[in-house]
Amino acid sequence: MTSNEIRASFLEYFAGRGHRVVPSSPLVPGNDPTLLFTNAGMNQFKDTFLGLEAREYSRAASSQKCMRVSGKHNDLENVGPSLRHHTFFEMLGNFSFGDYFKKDAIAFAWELLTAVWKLPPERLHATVFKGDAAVPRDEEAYALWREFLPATQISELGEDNFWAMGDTGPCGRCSEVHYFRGNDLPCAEPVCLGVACSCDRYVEIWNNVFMEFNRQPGGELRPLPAPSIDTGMGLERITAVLQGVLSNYDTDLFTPLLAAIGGMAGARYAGSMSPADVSMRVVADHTRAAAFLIADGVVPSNEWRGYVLRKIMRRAMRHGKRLGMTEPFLHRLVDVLVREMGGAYPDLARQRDYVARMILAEEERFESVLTTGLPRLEEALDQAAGASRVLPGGEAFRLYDTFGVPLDFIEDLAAERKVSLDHDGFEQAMEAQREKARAGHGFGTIKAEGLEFEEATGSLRGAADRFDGYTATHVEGIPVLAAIDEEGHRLEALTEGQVGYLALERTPFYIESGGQVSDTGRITSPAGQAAVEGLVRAGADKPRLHRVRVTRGVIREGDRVTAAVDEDARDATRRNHTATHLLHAALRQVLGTHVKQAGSLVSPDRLRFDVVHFAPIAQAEIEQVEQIVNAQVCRNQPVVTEVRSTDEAIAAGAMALFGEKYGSSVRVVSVAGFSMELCGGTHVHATGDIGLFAIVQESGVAAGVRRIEAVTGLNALRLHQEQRRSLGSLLDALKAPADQAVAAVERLQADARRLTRENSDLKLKVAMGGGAPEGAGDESVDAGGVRLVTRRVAGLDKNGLGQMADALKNKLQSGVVVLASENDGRVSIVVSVTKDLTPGVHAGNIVKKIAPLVGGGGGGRPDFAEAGGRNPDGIDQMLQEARGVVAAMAAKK
RNA sequence: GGGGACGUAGCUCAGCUGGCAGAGCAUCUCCUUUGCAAGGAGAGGGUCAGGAGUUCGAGUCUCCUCGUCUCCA
Repeated sequence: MTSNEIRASFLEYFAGRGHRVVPSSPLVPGNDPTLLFTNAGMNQFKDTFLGLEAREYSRAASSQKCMRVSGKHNDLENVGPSLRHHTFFEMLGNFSFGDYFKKDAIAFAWELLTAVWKLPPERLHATVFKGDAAVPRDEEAYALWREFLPATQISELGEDNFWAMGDTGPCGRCSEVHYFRGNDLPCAEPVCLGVACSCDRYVEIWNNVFMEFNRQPGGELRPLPAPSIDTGMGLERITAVLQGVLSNYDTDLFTPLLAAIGGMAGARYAGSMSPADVSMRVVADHTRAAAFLIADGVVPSNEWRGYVLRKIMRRAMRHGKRLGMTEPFLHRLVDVLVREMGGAYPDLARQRDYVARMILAEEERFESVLTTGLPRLEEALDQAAGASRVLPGGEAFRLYDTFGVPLDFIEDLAAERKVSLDHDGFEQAMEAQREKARAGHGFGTIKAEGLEFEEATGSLRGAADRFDGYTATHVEGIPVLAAIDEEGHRLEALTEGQVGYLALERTPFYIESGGQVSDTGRITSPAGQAAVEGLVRAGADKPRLHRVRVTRGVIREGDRVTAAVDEDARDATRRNHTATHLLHAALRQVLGTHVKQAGSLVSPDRLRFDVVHFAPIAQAEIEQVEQIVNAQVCRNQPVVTEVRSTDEAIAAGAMALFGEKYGSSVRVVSVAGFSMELCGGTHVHATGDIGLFAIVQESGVAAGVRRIEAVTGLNALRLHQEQRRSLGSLLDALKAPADQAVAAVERLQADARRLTRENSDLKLKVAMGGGAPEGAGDESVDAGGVRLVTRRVAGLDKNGLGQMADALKNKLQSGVVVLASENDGRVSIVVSVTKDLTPGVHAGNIVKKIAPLVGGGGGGRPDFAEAGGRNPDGIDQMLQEARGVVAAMAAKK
């Protein structure tokens, strides 16, 4: 069986037993900012298990894309040496949400493994939880397994068989299925530990979790409303078992990639622990991870998810180099991957070119980082080679930390030069860096949304969050469910001047989501009025909270109030939101379908749209986009909003966003024949309402991400008027028609340059004594055998004095020039000495001696020095003094 | 979110303990020359990322902001 057939047969088996086959969710988790990447099949069902989210089915099965590169499960370092670890893998799973429990789950597992996949029963082993202080032994699971397996093939395990998502949340006992590969395989233990052993004789292929508790912050285990099932089976592992190979890398999931890598490197993958085979495994694994991450919208960057992606790619590139690859090669593997997996993941196939381009860009970037870091490494190694033959750890860390030179790269080069690396020092520096990062992180936890309102809103749990704002902006007679003060304490009423929060039974106020900012407005009660400044979410199953400032009277819990959204602001926001959709569609027309939304902000004032694109967007393209959007505005097409099932909407081609989590039904906003997006925001009725769309700015956010800012409606008109006004006053000042403005400015600039130059030339000439250069030599005096010229000049700045000093020096051939000039009550002094007299006669020292006479200080080089002062009255005395100073120096020489 | 490095002519970069902003390539003019990165002479081109501060004086030192690169989370 091929891996594609295995995946398909798994889903087919469970579909045939009433399970909804759910597509894999993206690797970027939807509403979970604490989770770097999706790391288990159940991630997308988390809220369902907790009873926070209802689904229209109670059984599901999926093949889920997963990444394990951080946190509790971090397999990054294992990839390569290991034959069965991956950063990216697929998790097959079946799920029951309060539907079937242990009995069916175990029966399904048994049937699929033995009847469908025909695995020999005598090679299957099961494990059950053996019990601890809090939870007893899993008798039920044991009994169920006994129906299929002899007691010798059932083991009891401890904490390995109690599964928990985290310190709190859903958890329960679990039961694993292991496959016995044979005792001929080596085992390091004196007596093999069987299923608990780390050797290859037994391999865990499936874990069935019987979720029945919700662990509370104190550790207390509360029963879940309905016991559920969550199972996970690594596709790579089961494929290895079914294809009768020991290593996951010998399955058809990897062999085409490994063959392609071998082909490029002129090697042949042999499945051994040789450096070449290790490197090939790394490249194969990381290629899969990188391609799927990019296809799911991650962009290589220097922070957070993008950084992990970059790290993975660079590791792959390093191993490629070890295999002898000298040119970018990773991007060429995308085709191979798509050929094998594009069928199961059409999203990946669709984005093949985009993914390859992104990888190539990163390969080139890495190359340039290396070429800048390499000379510094060479330098450090040269020093080390001359001395101790040890590269200090701190120095190595600096190269790694600041210049991005990979550690193994440093090691390789050091080894070539017979220089060893101080690993301890490196680790120490790395630990210090980690410490600093952690300290800067505060308490290291992201505050859960609405947590601070837990106490005050506990009783609101279950009260629905009802939003009327799609159809109304003004609603009367709404009961106030709760009043809360700023610190999160429940109150009976909020009084004049107070800032706090109100929960309403229903509301027209939009809460920030999908980039659109929260509404503002007013809430009026019989006895008072409050300004609504923003909205906060109190929890998934509670009504939103209005952050208010009471402007008059008092607002009590139980009051029936009128909630009125600021309509002007809302209308401006609508225009910007619909315009954002039109912009998105227009960008895809102009730049190509690889452009993806990477972020969006919709406020009343403007809209901001970040998009994944490789190059700056040219002026001509911007104009084309503006034209397309405004053409849609002119068409005045109705903007249609309808609620459809998510699957149906996506099948119809609606634009869905990465990282967004959608429920089973969604709002679809469309402009016929042009744009269709899943969107919960508020929109205009017809595109004509937008009035006018104008792009204000295009800029870069990160490598490969561009930002567009734009305005609509009256804001766009205002922008146009401001520009017309400033252009008008410019043209007035220039006294030139619009088409000659640039030429006029260029002429003015040229004139100014020429005049400035002429002016300084003239000043210099005047200071030199008009057109009589021969006079200059005459004024020199003797100072201890050195010729000295001192002169007080007018109106020359530092530069002029310097030029003049040069000129005089040239005439003197050998001597000293001291010049002083007064400008706006300040004195500038320049002293210049011909080379033949230095350093005996030192310009810097002369200036230090004489500058105090004009109330200043100075210094400089032996041949040239300058100084300044604030007392012009002392200039003449200072110049006289210069003679004595120079003479003294000349005498010493 | 925290740390480090960098930002100087159109491009690639130099610029020491603060003291007259430079080189190579590119551009323009003239000369020479029919040959693969032609040669010679000359010229133009700078808000030294931006803003404060210290100083007689800041590309250089200090602080802040922005941008790029990089490491850690």
